Amino acid sequence: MAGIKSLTASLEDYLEAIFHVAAEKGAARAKDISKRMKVNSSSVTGALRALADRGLVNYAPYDIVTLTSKGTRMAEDVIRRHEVLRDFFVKVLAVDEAEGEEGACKMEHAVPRNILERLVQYIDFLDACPRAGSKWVSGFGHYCHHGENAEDCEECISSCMDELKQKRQESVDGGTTVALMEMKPGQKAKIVKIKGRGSTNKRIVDMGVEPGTMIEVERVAPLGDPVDVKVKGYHLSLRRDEATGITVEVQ
Amino acid sequence: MAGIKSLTASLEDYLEAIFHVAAEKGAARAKDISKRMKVNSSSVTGALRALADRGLVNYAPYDIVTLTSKGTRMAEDVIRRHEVLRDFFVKVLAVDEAEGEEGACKMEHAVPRNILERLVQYIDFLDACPRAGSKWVSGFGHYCHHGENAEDCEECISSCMDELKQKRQESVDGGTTVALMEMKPGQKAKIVKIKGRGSTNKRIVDMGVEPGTMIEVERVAPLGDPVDVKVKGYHLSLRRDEATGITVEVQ
DNA sequence: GTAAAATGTTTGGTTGTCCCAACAATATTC
DNA sequence: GAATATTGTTGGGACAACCAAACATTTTAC
Repeated sequence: MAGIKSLTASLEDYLEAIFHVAAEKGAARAKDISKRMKVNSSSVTGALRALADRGLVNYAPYDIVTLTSKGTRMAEDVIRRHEVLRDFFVKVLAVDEAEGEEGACKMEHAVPRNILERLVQYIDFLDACPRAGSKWVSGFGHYCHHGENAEDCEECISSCMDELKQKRQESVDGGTTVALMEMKPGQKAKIVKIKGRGSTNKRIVDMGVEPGTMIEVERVAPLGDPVDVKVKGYHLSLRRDEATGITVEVQ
Repeated sequence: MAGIKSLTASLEDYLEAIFHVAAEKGAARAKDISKRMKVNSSSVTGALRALADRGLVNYAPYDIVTLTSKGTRMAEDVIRRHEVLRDFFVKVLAVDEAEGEEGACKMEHAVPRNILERLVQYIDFLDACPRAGSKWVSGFGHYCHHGENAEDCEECISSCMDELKQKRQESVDGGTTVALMEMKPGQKAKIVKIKGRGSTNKRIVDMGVEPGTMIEVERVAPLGDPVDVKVKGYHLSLRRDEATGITVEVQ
C-alpha cells in the first residue's frame, strides 16, 4: 500500500543518477553511474543489488541497468525535490546556479513532503501575487549585497499599482485568456479551466492540478506535440489534445 | 585551523541534545540523552566517546557530561541552523509550529552555510522591505489554503503606500532612532550605529553585525542586564553597556 | 578468433550507527 | 551498611556505505 517506501539517501542518489544517465545515453552501465557519483564500481554493484531487491531497477550481472516503472516514479520524485529546492534557491534566494544545485543535492533527501509543497506554493505565490513579481524578487538580490533596498520601494510600489491596473484592464478586455496550446515557451499562466476532467486528463487531475494552479510552458515540439510544461514543480509532457483542452490566463 | 570540522549528522544530534539537556537541568546524564533522543543507552556511551575524542565534551565513565567550549560553539551552530530553518518554515512558509520543528530537525544537518545565510537575509528582508511585511506574508497563508489572493492586493498595496509615507515622515521627525537599550521585547529594528567597534564589541562585529542589520529584542532581564537579542539568526546576550552603545531605528 | 582493454563482480576490510543482553558501578531505601 | 533499584558500560551482532585489490566477463582491436 505504502507505494513510496523510504529509501536511504544513498539509494535515492543512485536512483537519480541512473535516471539521468538513462535519459542522456539511453541505458545506464555501472561505469556511468560510478563516474557520475564518484564512487568505486564495487559500491555500484552493491547499490544495484539493493535497488533490484526493492524492485526499482532491472538488473542482472554484467547487463545494462534500467529503471522499473516503480523505480522511475521514485526517481522522478527525488528529482522533483531536487528541482523545487534548486528553483527556490536560485529564483527566490538569489543563490547562484552552481551553489543552488549543490545545496539541492544535499537537502533533497531531508526535505519533508509538506515543506516541499509549501515551497512550490511559495514560488507560485510569487508569480501570482502582483506585490511580488520580478522587481521585488530582484530587490532581494540587491538587499543581499547591499543590505538596503527600502529607498527603491516607493517607486517600486507605484509601478506595481500601474501594472495591477493594466492587468485588471486586460482582464476586463478578455485579452488574456487563451488555450494552453497558444502559449510560447517561457510564458507563465494561471489555469482557468480543464476540459474533460476525471476521464482523459486523469493523470493531470491526480496531481492536484486544477483551476488556479500556475503553469509554465517549457518547450513545444516542432509540430506542437508534445508540449512540455512545469506545474507544481513537476515536469509534464502533454499531448496536443490535452494542451488544447486547458484554458489559461496569461500573466 | 579548521575549527568547525564536519561532524556526522548523528553526532550533531547528540551535541544538540546535550546542549539542551544541560541548559534545562544544569548537567547531562547519559540517561537524559538516551531518553531525549530515543536511543539505547549503549549508543550514547559510544557517541560520548566519539565526541570526547574530538574534544567536544568532557566525559569520564559514570560521570556527568558537559560540553567543552569548542563543543558549545558547535552545538550553538547546529541549534542556529535548526532555528533559522524553523523560523523560515513557520514565519515565511506558514507551516505550523510542530511541522516546522520536525522539518528543521531533519534538514539542519544538510543545509549548506551559504543557503542558511540567505535564509536569514530573506527573513530580514521581509522585515526591512515595506512591500513585504505582515500583510503580505499572511497573504501567502491565504494563498496556501485558497490558491488565490490577487483580489486583495490592490487594497493591500495602497495601504502599504500609506505605511511607507508614514514611516518616511517619522524618519524625518527623527522619532524612530533610539538606543537598543530602549527597546521592548518583541520589537524589531535596524541597526544604525555601533559604538566602540573593533574593541569592546569584537564579539558582535565578528559575527558580521553592522549598520543595516536587523535586530530583534527577545528578553530584557529585570535590571536591564543582560538583554537577549536575535541577530542574523543567532541568539545573543548583551551586557547593559553593549546594548546602550548600539543605536537602532525601530521599524 | 584470440589477445588486450574495458568493464563488472567478489572478497575482505573499515567506519558509523544502532540494538540486545550481560555485567559493573553508583544511588537509594530501609 | 546491606539489599535493591537505577544508571552506565562492555561485548557481540546487524546493517549500510564505502574502498582496494584480486578475479571474472565482455568488448574491441588486430
